[in-house]
Amino acid sequence: MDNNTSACAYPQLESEEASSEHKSETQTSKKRKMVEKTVVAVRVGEKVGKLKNEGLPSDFWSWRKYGQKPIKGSPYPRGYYKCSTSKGCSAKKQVERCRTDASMLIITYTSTHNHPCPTPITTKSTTTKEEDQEHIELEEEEEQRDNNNNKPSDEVTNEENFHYLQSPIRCSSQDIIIEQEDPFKLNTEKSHDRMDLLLEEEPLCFAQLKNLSASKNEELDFFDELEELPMSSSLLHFTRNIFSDERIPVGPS
DNA sequence: CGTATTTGACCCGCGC
DNA sequence: GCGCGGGTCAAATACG
Repeated sequence: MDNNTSACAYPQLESEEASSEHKSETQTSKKRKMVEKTVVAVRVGEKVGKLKNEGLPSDFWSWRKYGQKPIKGSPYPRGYYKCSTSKGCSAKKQVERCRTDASMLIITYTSTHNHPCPTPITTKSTTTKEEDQEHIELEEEEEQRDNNNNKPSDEVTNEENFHYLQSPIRCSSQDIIIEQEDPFKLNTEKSHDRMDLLLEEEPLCFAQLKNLSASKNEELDFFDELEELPMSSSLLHFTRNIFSDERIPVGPS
């Protein structure tokens, strides 16, 4: 249970107006809504506070912190990060700790990267077969996702390709209620192998999470509210990064 | 010396 | 209209 690390992600598309494109104001103003948000809950067991970024799973993007604010109702501050991988990239993320569970990080991704992921895939010969396979699969999925993104929503029926990481996370503008414990507790309590699988096989992980959460009406409800949720490629990258990161042994203490 | 982080101030949206 | 809370900026500071 120590290095149990779980991540759930779901895209959250906030768009009140259909066309907010023409809004090209200077930075901050009025764009508080209508931004693509991807909220991710990451459990970081013992790693909390041991790694930089408070145990935040380091994705392949590099982030530069530009602010931190105490959040009402939460004993933990929220950090604001910008993507520093590319100069013109507008991708941002907010990192805060779950107020009810300090080992849980709530990461909110805003905007998308406008540049390719700087994944340090250098020598394929050194990657294992599985990893290689994963890359291929993920790339394929990304392409599909990309296609879906480009398509005007109707074709989203092949949801199988969308490995939603659903979890009963409630996230309202002011209040974030994390109930993620349950599914994962179930997971770990029922069988340890499962978590092992989770940490070793991404596709399985996604699928299982999907299965797990599919049994709950809550998040179905939740996603229903959100309607169709096009998964951004950045989210895919993220989830992939999360899991690949988490698979790195924390070190046998 | 260059870069990243910290931190207080400022701005803006939203609810009352 | 006012106050509150969240998000960003930018100067100061720390670090490599």
